[in-house]
Amino acid sequence: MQLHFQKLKPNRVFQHVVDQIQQAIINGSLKAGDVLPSEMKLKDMFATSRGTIREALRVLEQKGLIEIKTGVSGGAVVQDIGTEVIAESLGLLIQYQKVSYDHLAEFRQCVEGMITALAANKRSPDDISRLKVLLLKAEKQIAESRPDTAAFVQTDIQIHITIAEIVNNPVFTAVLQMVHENILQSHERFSLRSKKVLQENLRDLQDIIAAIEEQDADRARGLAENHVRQFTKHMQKEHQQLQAKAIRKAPASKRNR
Amino acid sequence: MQLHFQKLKPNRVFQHVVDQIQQAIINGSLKAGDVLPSEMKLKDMFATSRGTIREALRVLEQKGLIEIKTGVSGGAVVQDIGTEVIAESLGLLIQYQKVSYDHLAEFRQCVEGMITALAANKRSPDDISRLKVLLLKAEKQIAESRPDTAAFVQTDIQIHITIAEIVNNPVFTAVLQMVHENILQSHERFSLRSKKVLQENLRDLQDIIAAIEEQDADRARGLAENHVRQFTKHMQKEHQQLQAKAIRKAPASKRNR
DNA sequence: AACTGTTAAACTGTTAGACAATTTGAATGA
DNA sequence: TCATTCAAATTGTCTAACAGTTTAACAGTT
Repeated sequence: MQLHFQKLKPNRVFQHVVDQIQQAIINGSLKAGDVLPSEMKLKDMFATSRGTIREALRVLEQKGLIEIKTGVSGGAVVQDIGTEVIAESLGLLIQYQKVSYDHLAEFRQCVEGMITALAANKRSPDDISRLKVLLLKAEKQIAESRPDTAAFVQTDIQIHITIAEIVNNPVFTAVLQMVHENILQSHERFSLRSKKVLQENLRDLQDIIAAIEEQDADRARGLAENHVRQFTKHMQKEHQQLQAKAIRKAPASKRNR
Repeated sequence: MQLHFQKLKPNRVFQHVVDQIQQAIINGSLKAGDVLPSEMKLKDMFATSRGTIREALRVLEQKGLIEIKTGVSGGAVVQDIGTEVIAESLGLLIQYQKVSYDHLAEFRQCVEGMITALAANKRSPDDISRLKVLLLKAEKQIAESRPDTAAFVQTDIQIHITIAEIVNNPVFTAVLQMVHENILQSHERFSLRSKKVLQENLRDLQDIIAAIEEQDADRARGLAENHVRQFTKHMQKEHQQLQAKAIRKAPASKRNR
């Protein structure tokens, strides 16, 4: 039997405070939007010092459970928990260079494929019409003589998220959101794509949505994976071009700072 | 135009401290195992107060970047960053009941299928022999008249992780680890499975590894998905049985607390 | 009536200094 | 050599103060 207990760091009073407030949030005594008592009152309620309370609040803030506002009628506001903390942790892993951009791109390709295939199985007529509205929007954005690339990319992402929502499983949406946050964060500066690329992109999306409508899961998966693969390839090309340009401009520059 | 600025929470000195130390960890100035100066020295180095330093250390601790030890020659030790924080955040999401066990099980099924298919494409002969060693171990554990269920489950998980490692992409291993941590955490109490179930389980694993060896990605995916589906089903059954027993024992008990 | 400046109050953010608790390593003694 | 004791370094906690921020109420102006 390999039972492992919680390694106990005893005595840490602030941890008790964290646990109790967290428990209150989890079991619903504290809902999103509620504000905790002021540090002074908490200090009295927990019979401890203000410093200890503040350390506890720092932890809860870092966990994404509360947000702290200053000024009168300020204080710790309970947050609706989201994926931001997870995304940040993943971002840390990436920056720590345990994860490369290629790793993330490969993962994204698989996840998008998976989600699209599942969506094809689960989609309702309602979902399809929602997707088609977005598709129309994208077509309009691209039709202009000087298309608004940023807006199109935004719609593109929206379509992906909507597909994920069809699956109706928050784990998938959270993972996808987290991947998008981390991929786009490192690459939104390179989004100056040619009109031809945008059109290819749009055609991909049209095909994917058609496959979902026909509930052809395998084709949907293949199309989605290919779509992401193309996107990744373009990103890498632009990335290399930018790097090449930078090197030409400053051939002997130091890389650090 | 939809420009959104960085919402500025100014002045927070401890945030500066967090950022600088975190940066030092990310860029390699501080490596895992290094110990930071004592709070007193940090206080002087950053020209601030001890309380502020402590709030910064709490945040870094919560991020999983440092661990704090008491006593002489104690202090903040830089940690090798891992998936624990991500797993904890996901666990919070689950407890917050935005994610049910079924959601997690569905996600696991897809991820394991995906990983197994990828592994079938990438596997080297070396990987296969490593898997076969584990398979032998599992066979031995199950062959005994009174098999050690817990040890077998452990080997089972080890096989899944090894398959994930074949893919050679830390994002996949992190996600899988996180899923395992959260699924098993809520279900390790129910792992009293019959010998017949264990044997089915083993056969599944044998088939999966065979499919990987033959680089038959599609078959590998299907087998893996089915394997997880069976596991989930057994878990749910035991879960229900336990619940039924509990209800028979205390038919009119209140559910809350 | 609507807008603008001023001010007091209630907070969070930061600082300084003290003492308690814990751990390590060295000195001490058998 | 081994066990015991003790001192020092370091984190954990507490108290008391002041600085900075934000809200709301009030007064003054147009």
